[in-house]
Amino acid sequence: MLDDRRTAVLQALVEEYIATGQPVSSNAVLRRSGMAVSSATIRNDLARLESYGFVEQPYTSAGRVPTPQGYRFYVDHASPGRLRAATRSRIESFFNDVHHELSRLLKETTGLLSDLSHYPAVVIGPGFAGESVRAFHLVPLAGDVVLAVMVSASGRVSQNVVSMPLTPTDAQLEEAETLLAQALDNQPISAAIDRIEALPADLIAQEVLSVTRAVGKALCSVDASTREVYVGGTAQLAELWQDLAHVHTILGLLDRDESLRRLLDDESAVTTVRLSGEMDVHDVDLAVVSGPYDAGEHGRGRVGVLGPMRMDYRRTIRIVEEVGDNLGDSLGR
Amino acid sequence: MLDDRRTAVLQALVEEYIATGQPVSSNAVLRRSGMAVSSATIRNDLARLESYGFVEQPYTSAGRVPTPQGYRFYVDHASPGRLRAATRSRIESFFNDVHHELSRLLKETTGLLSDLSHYPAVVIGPGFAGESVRAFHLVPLAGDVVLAVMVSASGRVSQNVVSMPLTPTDAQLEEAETLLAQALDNQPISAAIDRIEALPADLIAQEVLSVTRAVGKALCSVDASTREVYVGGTAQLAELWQDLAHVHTILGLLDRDESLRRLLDDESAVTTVRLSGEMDVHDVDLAVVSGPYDAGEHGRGRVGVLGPMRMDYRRTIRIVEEVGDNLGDSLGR
DNA sequence: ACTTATCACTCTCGGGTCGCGAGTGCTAAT
DNA sequence: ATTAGCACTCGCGACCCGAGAGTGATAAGT
Repeated sequence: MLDDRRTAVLQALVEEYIATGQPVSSNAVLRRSGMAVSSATIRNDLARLESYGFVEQPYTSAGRVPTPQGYRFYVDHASPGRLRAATRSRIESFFNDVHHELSRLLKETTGLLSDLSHYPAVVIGPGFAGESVRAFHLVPLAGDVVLAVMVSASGRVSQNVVSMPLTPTDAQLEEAETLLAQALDNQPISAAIDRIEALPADLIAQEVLSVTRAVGKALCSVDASTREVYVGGTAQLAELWQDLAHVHTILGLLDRDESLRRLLDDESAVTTVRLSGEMDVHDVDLAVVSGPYDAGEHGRGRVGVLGPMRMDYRRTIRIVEEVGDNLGDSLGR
Repeated sequence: MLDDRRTAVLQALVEEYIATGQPVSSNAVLRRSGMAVSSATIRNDLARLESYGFVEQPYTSAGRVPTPQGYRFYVDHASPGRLRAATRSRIESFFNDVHHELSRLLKETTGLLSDLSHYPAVVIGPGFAGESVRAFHLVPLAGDVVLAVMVSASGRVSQNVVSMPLTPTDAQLEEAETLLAQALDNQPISAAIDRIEALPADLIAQEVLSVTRAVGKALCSVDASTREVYVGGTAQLAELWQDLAHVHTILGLLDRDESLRRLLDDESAVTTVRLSGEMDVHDVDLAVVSGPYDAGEHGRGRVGVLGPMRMDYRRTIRIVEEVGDNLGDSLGR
């Protein structure tokens, strides 16, 4: 599609624009790329890139600005950046030092990530499915509503509100608790669900059985519901998007968990870059760099940062990867 | 300090400014207050109010704008607003419908509050001290770090990371867990702490005792650490403060839990209004309306909203009170 | 066919000017 | 103490204009 020089021109243009935020002139491309051609040649190339839809002029006779397609081409061809040693060691010492319960660790990870990247950061908690259960309790809340609390071997806590088909007595609830605790004991939840289904129906009182089964069913969704979303570093927003309308839109996205999930939650097992249109987000100039983390048997989650398309992708991608890897390791042992 | 008419003039001026955001002219005051005097009289009063520091002119020969002192006088003298029936029933049905675990309920309460008030909302979780403990577990994390998990009678979960003075064996940890579970069983935490101190030192192995005591000490701070802070409705920011620098500052405050606590956490048992300077916040035009909620034995917390000083106080105060009361009731049974 | 030097042309940006009008403070009368 | 009348002030928006950066086109060179 593009020969080497035009690729280099596009690359230089994107990087110059990322650095300055100003429309990029042919001379600026020349300066940055250090190519041994004249500015007129660059101008010809730029006209070509424009006809392909990679760049555009904000107005006649101005410099060029990358289009979303231009950014897409750039990120697909950019080589990964390098981390400064200081950054790397900051990440490592963070995960060596911090000992907190999961929710606080994830919240603080957003702080680290946004500190390093200078972009707002999002972390999605790992699922619960693979964890083995260390303790289980049923707590009555209202009449037919109980809370199921599980503590995993790694100390994570899952709380689930379950609606009962009937209003159980305290005794029935205790019996169900005992049954469930046995079924769950030192088992991954996924395995325990089968065990609950297989309980001998003839040896157990009808009411107790239905309570137990109701809780068992609810546990199927425990994975999704424990995938909490954490956001940090939103103060960066005002500097990144100089426009109030944009800040407003982005804050609207950050406000609701489900839209955050939509931004981050592709299934990809590698670090990805997604641009506004690709996420069904319109009217705002948005890029999301996100990567998975793998906490082994404790599940997987995702970390990411949001920024304008004019974003330092090479550096950001490395930071997201490094933080994700370290977070996974820190959780995974 | 002020006679009746001047008080009325100030009140009309503040309300007009809250409604329009424009400097208020003497005629505008007249129109809003419906007083039977001429605009010249109002002008004289305004000059007097200005000499007292309640209002100021953005520039010579412009209308008047309230100063922080002016707002202070206004909120101290404003009669509380009325809630529309729709608003009240929205609050009530919210707390009747929602059944979630605590953290999600609090998070969703910020959504409700900011929806109704049109301001960003903050909720501080209730403490844990008064709760009685239903279940207790110690989970080893790293060598000398363990996680203490408590489930309260009302189904709340507290997780605390505790550093040990030594690296306990599994057996020692189990023994400590048993001791602590006994001490805590169906007791409020505050009472249990004394019991732990009073354990018979001669009947228990030295290591187990020191582990137990370390956990006991950590439980003292359980109350503070479970007072999570939740924020919602930040999208409103962009509309309320039309200035990017202000939005940036406010986001900086919302980003960090401790600054949020500082904004909300006065000890007052009634709804209060605090203005920027009174909270050691400078360079930004900020007002915080916050009120307590009382969940009975399950502790107390605080709900509030942030806005510019140009804020609909009468309406907002009522909403904060109503949401706080309903939240307290919903948790308190 | 591609590259380069040159140059006329275009369009934004920032600064300066200016008139309008809202709103005040002052004064004198009631 | 209140009011009518009036001269004065000052921000705001509209308008204009020149400078300068950067382009596209053209024509010559490789």
